[in-house]
Amino acid sequence: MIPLYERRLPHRAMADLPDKGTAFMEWYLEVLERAALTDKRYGVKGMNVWTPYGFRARRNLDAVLVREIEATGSVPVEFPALIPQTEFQKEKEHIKGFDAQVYWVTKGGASDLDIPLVLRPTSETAMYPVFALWVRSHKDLPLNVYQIVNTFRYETKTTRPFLRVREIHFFEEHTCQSDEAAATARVASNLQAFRAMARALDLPFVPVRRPDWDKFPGAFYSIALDIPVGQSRTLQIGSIHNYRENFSKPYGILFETPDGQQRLVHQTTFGLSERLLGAVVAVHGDAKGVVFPTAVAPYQVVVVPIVSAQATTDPRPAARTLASELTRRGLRVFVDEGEERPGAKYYRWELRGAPLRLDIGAREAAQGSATAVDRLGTKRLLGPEGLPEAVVAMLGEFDTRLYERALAQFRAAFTKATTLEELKGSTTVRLVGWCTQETCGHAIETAIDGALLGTPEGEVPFELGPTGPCLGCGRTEGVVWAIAAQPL
RNA sequence: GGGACUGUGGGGUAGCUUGGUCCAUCCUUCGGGGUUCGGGACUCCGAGACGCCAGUUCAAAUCUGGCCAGUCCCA
Repeated sequence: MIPLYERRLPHRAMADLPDKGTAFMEWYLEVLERAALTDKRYGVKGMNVWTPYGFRARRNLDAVLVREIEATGSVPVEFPALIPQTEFQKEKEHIKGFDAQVYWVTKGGASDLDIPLVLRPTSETAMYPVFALWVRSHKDLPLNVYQIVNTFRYETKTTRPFLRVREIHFFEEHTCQSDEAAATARVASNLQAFRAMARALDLPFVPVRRPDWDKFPGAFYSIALDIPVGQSRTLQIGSIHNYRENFSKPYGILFETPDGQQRLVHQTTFGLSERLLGAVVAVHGDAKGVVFPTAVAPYQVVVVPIVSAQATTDPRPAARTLASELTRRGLRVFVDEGEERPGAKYYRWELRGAPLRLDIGAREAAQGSATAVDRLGTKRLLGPEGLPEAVVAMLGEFDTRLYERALAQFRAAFTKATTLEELKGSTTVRLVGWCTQETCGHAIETAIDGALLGTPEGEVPFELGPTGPCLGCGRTEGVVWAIAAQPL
């Protein structure tokens, strides 16, 4: 049986999508709607419904995050969604940064609460009072925990499905380390974990150390994970922060050292959200619709039996057999036995981003083979010998080519600029020389009408070469590469 | 926070200026029947809407007011 929600055709399925290159946001919104990844009709700004198809993609994404973070020794926890005002206000910078965008719970039934509760915008202030109880000894360290929960931020800007929402599907790791060296190492470890996550999604990215004026409220420093989208824009798809003792001091997270001293822990956090899913759509999608990497695809393989009244062989039993064989090998497979003609199914599964389609007509059914077509257009007759292995191999090739395509786009999105003039009306993300002074940073931001994202951190996917003079003041000493763009 | 605009079946729309020809147009979608099925099938039957509340009027999708929701621009 085919579940109802898998048969339902997207609306206006036959008109062309808006052009991704010139009308990126229109394209993006239209693709999400047609592929039925989200339902925006809920009626509360910034809060959308996860559809069965979108939810499956999200669950698969979460599985990647869980796999990679647990490989680094992090363990899952879950803290409450409500935070007492008294705890929320303990760290000054943090409260300043979030005060304007939190939801308050001020009533219980008909009576006012003595202490109002904050609906978590992030969980530092929920976790850290408890960390103070959990951490007593150096033997309790490091404490590496993560949770995947919904958080709430009263966004004032225009909300967009997956990219800017008020109810955020949030992955957050919080750690306590014994000293700054260990905290620095944890940041590096998070960055490594994210490299693995991004690679699983076939997404190239650049880690960027944010300038001081743009770091996370309460952080000592922040490393953002950025990708280019559209023409001159960027999207922050995650961040890693080192808090040093900024939170452990107000929350009293102390441990006893081997020689009997009480010391504050050094803390780090690592945050990701469904923006990653938005990034997958934004980066890989094309004129036909979504293209899912195999790691997150709700269905990695869609089998289309092509029935015909004339043919003597009914291909459906063969299609089902093949599907269950592939499922047994751990693949996510869907057999589309809907009433539509094959062409309609092809269009829809291309729109919805299935990496691989297997057509089984009378011909294939008779010989035990399958005609395979991947989402990037490679077509091949597989089997009958070693058919399941060939399917797995073709999915692997697909991911490789998807990554290569994304990497080529990524590199083309960055160009160097040597004067402030060049930044005006820029159609790409720009690499610029920067002396690290704030005034020059702001001059660059004004010129590009956007933000100075900061300096690339560690390994980056393009050649940087020697820096030129600072675009702000022209000095040549102490100049670093920085990225200037218009964040989405 | 300030300003502008928009609300018609599940989705997209026509009608609104100049109230009546509208038990509301077309496409898509949805339910049922039949013929089909290797790149968006055809046909027959059926279903489904004027954001909400007041007001003006013989008469309101259309005019007025309030509310709600959404979009865009500016801070």
